[in-house]
Amino acid sequence: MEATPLDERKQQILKAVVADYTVTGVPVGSQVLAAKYFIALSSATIRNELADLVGTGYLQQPHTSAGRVPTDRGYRYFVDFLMDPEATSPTVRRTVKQAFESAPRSVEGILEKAAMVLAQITENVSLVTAPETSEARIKHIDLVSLESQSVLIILVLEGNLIKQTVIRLERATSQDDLSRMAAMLNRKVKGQTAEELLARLTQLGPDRDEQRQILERVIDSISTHQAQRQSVVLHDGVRNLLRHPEFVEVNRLEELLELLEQGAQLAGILQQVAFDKDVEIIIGRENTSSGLRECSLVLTTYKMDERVRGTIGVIGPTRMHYGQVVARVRLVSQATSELLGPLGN
Amino acid sequence: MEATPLDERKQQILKAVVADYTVTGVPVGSQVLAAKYFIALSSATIRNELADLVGTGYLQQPHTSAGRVPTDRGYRYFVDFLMDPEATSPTVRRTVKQAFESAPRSVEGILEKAAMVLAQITENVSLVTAPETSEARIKHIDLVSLESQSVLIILVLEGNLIKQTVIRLERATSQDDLSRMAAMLNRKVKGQTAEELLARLTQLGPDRDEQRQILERVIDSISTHQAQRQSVVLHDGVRNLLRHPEFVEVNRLEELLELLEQGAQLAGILQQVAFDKDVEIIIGRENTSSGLRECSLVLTTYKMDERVRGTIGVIGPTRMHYGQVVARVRLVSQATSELLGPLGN
DNA sequence: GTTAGCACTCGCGGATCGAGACTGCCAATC
DNA sequence: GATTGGCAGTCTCGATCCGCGAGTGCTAAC
Repeated sequence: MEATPLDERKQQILKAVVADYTVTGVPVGSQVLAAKYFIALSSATIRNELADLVGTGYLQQPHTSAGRVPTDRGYRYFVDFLMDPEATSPTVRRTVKQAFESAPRSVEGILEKAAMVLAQITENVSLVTAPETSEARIKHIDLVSLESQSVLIILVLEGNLIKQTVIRLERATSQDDLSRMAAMLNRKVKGQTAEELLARLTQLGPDRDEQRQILERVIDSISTHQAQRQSVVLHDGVRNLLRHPEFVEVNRLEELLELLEQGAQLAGILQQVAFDKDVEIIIGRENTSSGLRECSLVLTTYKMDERVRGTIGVIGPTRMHYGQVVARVRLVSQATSELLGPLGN
Repeated sequence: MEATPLDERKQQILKAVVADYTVTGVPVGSQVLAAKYFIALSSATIRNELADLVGTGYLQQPHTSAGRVPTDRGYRYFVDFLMDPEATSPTVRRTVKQAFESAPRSVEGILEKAAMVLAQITENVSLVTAPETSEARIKHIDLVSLESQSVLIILVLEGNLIKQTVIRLERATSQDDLSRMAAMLNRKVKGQTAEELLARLTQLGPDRDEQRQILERVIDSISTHQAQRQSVVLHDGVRNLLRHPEFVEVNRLEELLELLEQGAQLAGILQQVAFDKDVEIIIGRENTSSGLRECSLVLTTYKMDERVRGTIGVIGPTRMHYGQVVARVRLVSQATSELLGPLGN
């Protein structure tokens, strides 16, 4: 089980096992490998190599007289060193393009479409987090008087992301006063991020009590909404999972659905995706969640202008076509970023 | 198969079959019925009655030597005439109350919680449509200048329902001008419904071109958003379905998931729920969708103040505990309406 | 190091079979 | 005429068994 460097031929055999298994879903035997991938070698030779790969933990056999199946470690080696970069077909590109054409020009709308089309082209469950907004600039602020002392704060952020909070003031304030206050706030607040605002909060004298109260709430709203929103994960394509034979037993599916429907744990995982890396792959037991023992995640980030960002990717059985999925996740991520870009200002 | 009035004893037997079957999930035999529900009768007598009920189409047998199972017609008769009104337990009431306590004070937030708790207490999939807004009064309107000639219209309706649209004006307009226009619009528009607005649109002279253009878009936004929104159906609790034995074969589940994920067809069904009826039940093949042949829907409406309304309910296997589900759907609907009420003004 | 040959293992699918659960029918009974 | 006990018949379900085929590991020869 130690870190054994694999010689060239072992690599090729591992690669062939992964390739064949991801397509057929059936454990791969030495004869099949010899016939389909290594005509120059005999099945006996391959058997020896396979035995070695089992010994070093890259492959396993479901039972004594069955073919070989990649272990998590085998998949890991595959995606790190052996996976061929795969081009996305024109058909897929067209599908993505068409999907986005019908998307509304709002962040939510675009992200929903992204989740939809990603699920469709990868035949897995797609995951999309809402964009992080702690560094988003404020575009507009509005105050609406509700009954009694309640005020509705409407906040427009970059990307036309709208946030709303209801607050209670200490004394009743007319809509006219609120409008005046909103106009004033707009002048001060426009183009700032929540952090900048927080820093400048002290500069308002104590004479501006109400403004200050409202501003505090606005900042609150951005950051708590932040925490809340991040735990909201869009997903789509659960029906795709049913087609995979690994989910015929329903309890696996149930665990996964539970994760999806509650979302918090998943959000935690997605949040940890590094922004600098290209595409991150988490395989099987590398996941901390027990519900994901048999699943892999392929994740990357999207951005809208240089600041606001989120995570996008798919979740599926460990036996997935990694090369293709990686390419398609990347494609959708790029398309999403491009579409979100123009909304940024 | 004709409309046969059932005598008292047949009714009781049908009722017992439904009751037992919904609990056990196993076809009910004459001996079980005699032992558990009709100690005064022999199993032979019950066999005769059962044979009659099969003949008239209220029951069926999966195979020759099995017990009996209600048909759709049997369930229909049960829910129409035999079902006992069921009180919801204090535990359930508490669950509902607690769930709503943590809900944010927005329409979306409350509806999401409603979907969540309804799925939880009925152990089925819950369905909630967004409220109909064509008759909602406008509370506030705001215009935000985006790049070039684009303007973001923000509309606050009753219940703090926020709608947004981006429009393009014919010439660039400064934020100051937009703010002035918004202030003017607010005075004119406040408290009106989209329809009233449409009627008054002509009263604006042709000199107010931009205002008119914007107002048209506002009305558009309300009504198209309407059509769009109605096709959006919140749902929750898919994981619950996996526990029901009727979904061990995955293709049924797949059909259902497809319906849920696309939503349009489902929205059509939900929209037809009558506002005057209490709770509407649609059983098995009474559904037009083939994907729902084996499912029942228990639906009712919720309202927020007297105008804005939507549909709420559950979908589950035909073999469900109708009495309990009806009571719980009603409970959540009432709780939702109560919570939405105060947001109405 | 590679390969052919071979004995061995093991899972899978199909066939078989008996137990058990119900039924429908008939004749006796109330 | 409704009800009931008895009984033969039907059908499903689960367990068991068996043979096929796929695939392996080992050994000896190249």
